[in-house]
Amino acid sequence: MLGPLDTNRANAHIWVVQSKRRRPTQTRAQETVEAIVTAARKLLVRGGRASLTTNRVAEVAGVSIGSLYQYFPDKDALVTELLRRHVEETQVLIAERLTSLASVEPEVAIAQMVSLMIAVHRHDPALHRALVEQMPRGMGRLGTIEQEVVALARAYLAMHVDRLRVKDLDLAAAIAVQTVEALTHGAVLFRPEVLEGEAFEREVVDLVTRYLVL
Amino acid sequence: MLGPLDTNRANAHIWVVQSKRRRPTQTRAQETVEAIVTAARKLLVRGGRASLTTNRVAEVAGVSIGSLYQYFPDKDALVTELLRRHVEETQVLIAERLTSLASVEPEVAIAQMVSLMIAVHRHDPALHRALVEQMPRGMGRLGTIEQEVVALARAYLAMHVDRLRVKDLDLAAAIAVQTVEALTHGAVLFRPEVLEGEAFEREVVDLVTRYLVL
Amino acid sequence: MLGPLDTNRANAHIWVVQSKRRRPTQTRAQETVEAIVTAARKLLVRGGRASLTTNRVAEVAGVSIGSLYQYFPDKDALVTELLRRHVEETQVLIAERLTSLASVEPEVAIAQMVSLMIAVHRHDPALHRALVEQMPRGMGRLGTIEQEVVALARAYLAMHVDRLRVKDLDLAAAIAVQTVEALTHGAVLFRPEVLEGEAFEREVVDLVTRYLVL
Amino acid sequence: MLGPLDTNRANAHIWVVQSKRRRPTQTRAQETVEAIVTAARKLLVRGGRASLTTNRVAEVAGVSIGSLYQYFPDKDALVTELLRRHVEETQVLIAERLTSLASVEPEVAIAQMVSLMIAVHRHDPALHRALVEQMPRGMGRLGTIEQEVVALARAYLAMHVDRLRVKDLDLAAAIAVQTVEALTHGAVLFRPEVLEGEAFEREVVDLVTRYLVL
DNA sequence: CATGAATGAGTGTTCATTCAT
DNA sequence: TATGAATGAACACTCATTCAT
Repeated sequence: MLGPLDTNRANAHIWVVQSKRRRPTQTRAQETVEAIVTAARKLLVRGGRASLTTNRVAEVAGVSIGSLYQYFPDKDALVTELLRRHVEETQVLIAERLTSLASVEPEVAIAQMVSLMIAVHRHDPALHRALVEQMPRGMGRLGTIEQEVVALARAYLAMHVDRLRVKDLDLAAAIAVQTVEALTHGAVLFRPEVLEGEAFEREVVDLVTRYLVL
Repeated sequence: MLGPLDTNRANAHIWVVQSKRRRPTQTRAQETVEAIVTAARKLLVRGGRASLTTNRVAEVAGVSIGSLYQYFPDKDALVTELLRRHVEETQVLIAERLTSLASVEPEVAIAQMVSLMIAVHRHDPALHRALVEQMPRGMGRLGTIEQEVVALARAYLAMHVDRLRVKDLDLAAAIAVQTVEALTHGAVLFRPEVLEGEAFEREVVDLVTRYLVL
Repeated sequence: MLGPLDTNRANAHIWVVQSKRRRPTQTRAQETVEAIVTAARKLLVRGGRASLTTNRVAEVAGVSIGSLYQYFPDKDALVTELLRRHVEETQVLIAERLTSLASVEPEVAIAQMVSLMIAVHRHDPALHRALVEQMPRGMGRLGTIEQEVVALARAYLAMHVDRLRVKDLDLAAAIAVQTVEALTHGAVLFRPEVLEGEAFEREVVDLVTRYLVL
Repeated sequence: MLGPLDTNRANAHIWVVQSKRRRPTQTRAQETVEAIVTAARKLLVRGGRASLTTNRVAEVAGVSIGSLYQYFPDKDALVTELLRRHVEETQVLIAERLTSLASVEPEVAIAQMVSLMIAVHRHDPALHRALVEQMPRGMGRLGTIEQEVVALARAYLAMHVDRLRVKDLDLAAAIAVQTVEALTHGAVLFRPEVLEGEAFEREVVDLVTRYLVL
């Protein structure tokens, strides 16, 4: 669960690493794809949805428009790939941090979840912001990550009911996760300086702990 | 504070009331503007950003495209007016509910604020959603409302420090308001059914109260 | 039957004639539409389907591409209009020639039909050719004219069975009309000089008469 | 006359027969060309002109686009080859049927010509239709077949003038052939069911016989 | 020779905006 | 002032063709 998806790209990367010469053309193509994705990311972050035009992406990538359409059937596929990668990277981040949380005490678990959420939002926040604010359809897909985290949280809560004051675990898990998500999201986007100190994180942990724990 | 801004429209309204006959042209112009704004709102809500084209707005408003540009220098001005009105209406809503909260106990004040936030999000949620999801630049302006509410909350907290467990009032106010906002926003947009029962509201009140109050 | 269709354009033309000043804007628009249609016709005739691009049509018409799309929802609509006008003009031609053929003897009727068919094909043969050869979908619509003529022929034959040697009137009518059509079509397109003399026409009349009449 | 043209392909065939091993490269090349032509034919028949793109042809042929351009300098050459083969096959068909018609009576000769024409049109009608309707420039080349048949017919007529009522043999031959061609063509394309019975064929024979023969 | 990645002129179409009437 | 015809830069996308590997 939450592990990185086994996608073509991931495999392709392995190929490249494994044998640089066995698929020389693939390498060339791979470079082109990377250039396109990178250019798209840059344009989306810098100029928002409006400046993300296929011709512009190709131009910035130093590639012909034809090449872009060789690898992405349409503009939407390009945005989807941007999204897919961001989600994948985020999931990797989560997976790395989520080892054996089950046996830990609620106070510690909550602290770790908050810390994780902050880490998640600190990963490429510019792209995250652009994706959330500029590509409304992207929110849906990003939402799946949140849903997964809610599921994890719910499972954890179920294992520690005796330490909790909340009764409706579904509702509590949803509220807790969304609260942490929203506060972190807002802090990263609009008040990044607040993340420097430890006050913010402590307050959020405090907020959630008081809500959940007896 | 939080009162409706002194806008053209507001003034225009006064004109209409003051002298129905003395400014017939103004009245006609006013009707035209109303028709345009109404058409724009309808199109944005129904078809999203994509269907909000100036020509279409003029057509639905039963007005020529030239007339639209008579009153709005460009498309952005039209969207801005939509936004301005939504913010204004929200502010009116808040102002109506916020009479004499100062002397009330924290538990009650918090309950009222949560209730207010829900009411705010329930006001024209379709337009709210369209504005938030489709017009990304609008989020900034909608954010001003939240800032005002944070200021109000901070002022209230300052008057009841002896009942509170939080020390950093700025941070606490920001966290409390944003939490309520995010939870309500999410509930209205994605899980409107959860607002029917009283469980959700109770939980949110509980969450905030435990965080703020001794 | 076979009369010109009552289309908007036809009416618009009347408007223009009736009152040049009552619809000045309409006149301007009408001129634009005419320029577009004329340019499209010219391009199709001269360069075939390949040179009939919307941008080129607009350019040749001395009009912006936007204007073209103001009056034709897409390229297909423009081609359809070309076709519609050609069919309409052809139908007018037929209607003018087809007065009281019923009471005439078969030999004379056949001669007149052949003569008519030649006249029909001589009307704008360049456009006819371009439409038939370059716009395959157009053949279907042009085919309706032939079907109408077959129906007329069949009705005529039914009124003169006693003078005929053919038994299956449906088949005979179809064969007679298609034969005349094909011979005329071929002559006009590939051997226009053969139409100068009267030999060709006489032979065709002879061919059909011998087939149909006792 | 009417024999298959001496084309590369025809010669290539001979090579293959002559020395299977001496020109292995040529054989490979031949297979590639066949694959390309076959793919092109399939695509043209199934999807019309629109789906006949060089890249698609190469893909369906299981060959790289570069290989396609190795054997065909441009797309037009490929279409021309399709056309050439179709014409060649048709000519073979005609040549096979046309042995010793000279000494036969007009009534029989006409019947055989009509039968031949139907057979010709029944040969790969899907490709024939696609070529005629979708590749307008092909009509000219297909026309050469008709011209050859006209020449044959004219030669036959010259040998039987005493049995004929027509005087201008050039005109009569052209008219007869074109009539049969058009009627058969129309029947095959638009009313294939009419070819099932014998009525159609009998009528056409009747039509032409009455026109030509005393 | 074969491959297939790369090219880019060109296509149909949209829409914010202008301006003559 | 109101109208709506006209504008044209810009967009997403296609496909015949080239050329380094």
